[in-house]
Amino acid sequence: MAKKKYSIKDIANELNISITTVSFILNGKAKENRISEKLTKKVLDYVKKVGYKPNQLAQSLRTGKSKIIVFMVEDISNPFFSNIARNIESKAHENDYKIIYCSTDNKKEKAQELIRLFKGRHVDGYIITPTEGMEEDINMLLSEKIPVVLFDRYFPEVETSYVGINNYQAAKDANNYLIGKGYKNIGLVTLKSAQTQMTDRMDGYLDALIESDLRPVVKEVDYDNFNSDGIIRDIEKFIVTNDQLDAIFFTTNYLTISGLKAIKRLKRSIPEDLAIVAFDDNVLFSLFDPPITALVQPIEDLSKNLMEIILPQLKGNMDIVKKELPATLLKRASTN
Amino acid sequence: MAKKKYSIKDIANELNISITTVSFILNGKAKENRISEKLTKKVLDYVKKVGYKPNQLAQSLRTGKSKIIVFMVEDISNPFFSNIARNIESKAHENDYKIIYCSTDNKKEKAQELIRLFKGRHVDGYIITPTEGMEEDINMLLSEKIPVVLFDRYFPEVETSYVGINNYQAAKDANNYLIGKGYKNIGLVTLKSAQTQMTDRMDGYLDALIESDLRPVVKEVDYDNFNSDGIIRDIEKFIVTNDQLDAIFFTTNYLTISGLKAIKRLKRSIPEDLAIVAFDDNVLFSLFDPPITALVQPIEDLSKNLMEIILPQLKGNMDIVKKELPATLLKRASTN
DNA sequence: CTGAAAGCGCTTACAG
DNA sequence: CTGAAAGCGCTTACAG
Repeated sequence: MAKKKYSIKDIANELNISITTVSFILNGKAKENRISEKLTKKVLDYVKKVGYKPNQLAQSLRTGKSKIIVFMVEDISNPFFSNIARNIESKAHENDYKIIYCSTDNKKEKAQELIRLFKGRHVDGYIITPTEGMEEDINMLLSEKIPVVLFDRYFPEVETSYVGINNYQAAKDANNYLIGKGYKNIGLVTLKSAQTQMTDRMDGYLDALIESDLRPVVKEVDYDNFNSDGIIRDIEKFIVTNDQLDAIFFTTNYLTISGLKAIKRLKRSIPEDLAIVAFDDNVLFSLFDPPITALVQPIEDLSKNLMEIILPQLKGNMDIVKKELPATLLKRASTN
Repeated sequence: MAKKKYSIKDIANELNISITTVSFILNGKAKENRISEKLTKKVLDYVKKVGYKPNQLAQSLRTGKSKIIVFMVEDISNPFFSNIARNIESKAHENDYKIIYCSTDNKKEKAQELIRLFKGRHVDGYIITPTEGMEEDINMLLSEKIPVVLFDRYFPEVETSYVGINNYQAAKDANNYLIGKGYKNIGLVTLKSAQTQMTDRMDGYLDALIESDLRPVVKEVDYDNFNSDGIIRDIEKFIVTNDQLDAIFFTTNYLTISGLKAIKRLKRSIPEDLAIVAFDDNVLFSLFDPPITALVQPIEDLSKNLMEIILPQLKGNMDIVKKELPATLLKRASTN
């Protein structure tokens, strides 16, 4: 027994009233249109009984609003992003918005296609971790007065709302901590990327070392062979060719994991041969032998700010707000 | 300079032709409606020049199709699910479908709300890891001839397409492996759940032990205090009260992680005091000291089957297909 | 080759 | 208190 699909017209017909009346009642405008309580109740009861749900597509087409916010991240399988997703989702629900998330894989083309997809569906707002080269797309959204908040990274030349951490300071603090511990030859393993979160982390590292008269030793890994074995071999080679290294600062979680594999293959021990600091924590880092020192981003606080910035924009207040939050260094045994 | 929003009507007006003609050309139906190549080119060029994109909302409302498949998982931050997501996404793109994913947190109410959300938006198909108690919702979709493929778990009473692994066999194999290694007191740490993937894993464990005349020792953990410390303490208590245990089989990845924390707190060593087998691998398990033996699900193959089953359904062939694939035991040092 | 028109399912200004 | 009607932006059967 397939359920019949009801439309507002069917409801109106069955009840011998007009579509308008049904619509007003459904949208809670019965009072202001002075529709009798009796009729209101009758309609509501009937709607419930037949299980009628308004067609959102038609509603959106008519009103231009969808009550949907897109959360476009680099990679939803990265725990950092999926944890943020979870947090903003609950906050969105409280405000009657839904969150749809999607991954760009840091590919410009994919991000652009997704924006096209969602624009055609009249999504109300965007929280985006942009890929390189998306400046125009962001500008396009902004010029159409669509709320956009950039997350994790930003474009210095584009005037947008933004939430992220102070990557420069976090990286500098972590390296100063290593320096304070007496490490003298600190290497950097980072991604070859012009994105702000990466360049800021690199700059923080560089300044910390330079201010202490230490010599930076940098390995930039290609984003391309990310899941391949190549990256591990790259890091192995880096370690072997720079035998003086006594510590390594990894600028992303995945690089840390690859680095740990490389170190294991080389049979170096942590922290005796090599101290380790990771950017972003991992549930398992605390269980490692030794536990891994990591820079932790304030997930709760980032999520909170994201929603506090996008909600007013959704209501039409297009003020631009930028927030940079501090990260915390979780000191564990991989650094002494 | 905000871009003007073009509609098909604007295009028709500017070019002094009818909406129909524009629509035919845009939908690649110029030929069959014998529209001149010259006009076709003119329209296409103009459309490109002004950057016109059809409103998908209106298209979907009119055609009843959205070219969107929803992938509703228990928790997208679980690497198993996010890896599947990534795989089916690329396969969907090849077939001109988009994937939208969302998490139910294994809460029936959330899953139902999401289905309502997507139904109102005329999503074309659903891949769902159902929560308990969703039988009716699944039946409702099926009765409306909407393609649904269940994933990872299923409802024995509901006749639906399904893709998953043979959880019973996988669990049995893993425990027989432990038994073969000489372990005599194998404990089970699992989730208190009536879902098939969980009961099957438990049954596989039980049968393996019973067939070898060993005594099962089971700990069922509440799903509720999942992220809390409680679960770790539960497992600690389980280990302490069952001091004879020489091995533990964990039925999910998260339970394994909590278990590892518990074991670390108790200062037991793996595998000397306690051998460990995990359900689902983790990038870091191979780096552990010792590396953790894990049951691995065939991500690629699962994804492939998922798409191969849903695509024909999307084209109207509603045949029901069920697929159970084998898992692989990655033998590592946590079990000798 | 091409156009006028109906209709998808809603919302809302306007009229009574 | 309530209804007829326009319109959101499309697609497509029908007519010429």
